[in-house]
Amino acid sequence: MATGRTHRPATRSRGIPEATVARLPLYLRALTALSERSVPTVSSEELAAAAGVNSAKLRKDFSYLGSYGTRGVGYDVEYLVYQISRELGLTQDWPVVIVGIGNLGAALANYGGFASRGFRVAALIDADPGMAGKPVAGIPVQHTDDLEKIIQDNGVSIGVIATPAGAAQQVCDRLVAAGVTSILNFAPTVLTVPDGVDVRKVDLSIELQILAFHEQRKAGEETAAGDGAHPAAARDASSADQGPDGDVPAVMPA
Amino acid sequence: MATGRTHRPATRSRGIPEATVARLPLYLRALTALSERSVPTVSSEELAAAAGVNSAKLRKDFSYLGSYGTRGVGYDVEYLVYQISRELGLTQDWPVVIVGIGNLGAALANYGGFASRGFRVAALIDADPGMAGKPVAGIPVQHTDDLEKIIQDNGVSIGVIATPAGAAQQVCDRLVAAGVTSILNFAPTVLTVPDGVDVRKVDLSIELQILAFHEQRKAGEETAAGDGAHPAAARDASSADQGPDGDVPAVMPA
DNA sequence: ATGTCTTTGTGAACGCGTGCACAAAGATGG
DNA sequence: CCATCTTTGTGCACGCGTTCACAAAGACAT
Repeated sequence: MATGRTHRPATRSRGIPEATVARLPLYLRALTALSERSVPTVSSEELAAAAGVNSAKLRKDFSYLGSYGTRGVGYDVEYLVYQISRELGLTQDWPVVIVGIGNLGAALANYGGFASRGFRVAALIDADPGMAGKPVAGIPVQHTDDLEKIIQDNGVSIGVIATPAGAAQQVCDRLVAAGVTSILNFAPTVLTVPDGVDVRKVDLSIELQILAFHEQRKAGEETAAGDGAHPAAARDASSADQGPDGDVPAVMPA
Repeated sequence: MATGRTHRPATRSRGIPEATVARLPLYLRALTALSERSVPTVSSEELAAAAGVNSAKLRKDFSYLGSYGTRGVGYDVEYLVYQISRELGLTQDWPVVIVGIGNLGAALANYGGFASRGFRVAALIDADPGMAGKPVAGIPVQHTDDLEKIIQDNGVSIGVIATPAGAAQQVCDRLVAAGVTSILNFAPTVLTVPDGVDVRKVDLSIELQILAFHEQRKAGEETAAGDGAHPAAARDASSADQGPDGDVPAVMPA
């Protein structure tokens, strides 16, 4: 593997930090917006502001991908879009199945964010026989009985679970047995999966509870006045200015 | 320019680590399930298994709340449910507004997880005049014009944004100006908010992209070892995969 | 070519989160 | 009451992620 003086440092060896991977989609989105505005290059400072992160962090993140910047100039937008897309595996098409076509599942099926980047809704699956054949977002819903066949026929490796909590683990087991190795779980349950299967969870209730914690803490800190009502935040919120989005100062949310 | 960041130790008073706060809802859910089964006590080992975390981590998490366990026995389920609920601020009722009643907003309005734990959907708000008055999940949709009045009349401090990306920042600004200090953002945009306002984001597209990254990595590792261990991974669509190191024939900055 | 200026890439320090391992504490049985 | 057993609570070490600060690298002007 001795390539002599390679242009590329060995940082590429193995393993981009997980925290970096989680931010790459954020950078990609900001870069795509710049690309659509035909911006040729961008500095780490500008891009970091657009993505809402620290510029040093952004540079370090990119350093794991390779040296794709030009000192004194910045990053080539188009080139970086391609590199990040490739790193994330978005240059190929990922067929996805959504299981559980209730309110949430239907909303996900209609969500435009899927098709926009490499993801394609291959099938919608629901346990209700009455749903079978009924089109949602232009795709006919299929019955759970055919889950394994659908997975295999379409080569699906990513599954989205939007079922009630009680059915989630069972659906998960069937998905995994059929060959799915990545699961995005919207059901409020802890899924147990074998090694080699990735699970990410999106839990609305948990997010709200975390917000409530901070909200309570904020309310508790202002105990100077024994208010009986809710403090309607009469703080110095001078942020109502909504100019045309030029260069906004980056405020880093905690 | 001196940085305006005065090193304020306000949040460091008696802070529970953020990572712990994020897990408390998980524990609470597991404990609630035990409570419904009338289980009187639970050990850290059992509860950790139910929540899908390490038992040492769970004990350390609880140690930030206080010594609520009994050595040799475990934790009293009911008592712990109450303590965590109180810590998270769930013993009070949090009115929540949902802005943007499209597919996702409607799904959120119908989501049972809100009402189940201290959260109450106080209002649904949409910019479409045609939606006004139309009931969704039993709640009539109100127009954006009345946003400020709705917030203040109901003492809302938590807002959920489910609008298209283009409208999110504007809605966010109005929410914050009206007194909202916690925002759950479903729009694929980076929100800029003043200090003191918490923002949590839920981004389906980002989650999928993170899964795709790991999926690609898993697929790439298979080529090294000729295993074929994956049952239904006969799919080999990515025949044109350049090596992870390949210089691609793309635009290269001069 | 040379100097200056801008911006990247990264070494190093620091803080946070995690998990081990064990002493302390209390229950339980004799 | 004492011994033993179970389980908590936590000190400690380690690794990851973040941030600072700066040298290196290249663009650009002269």
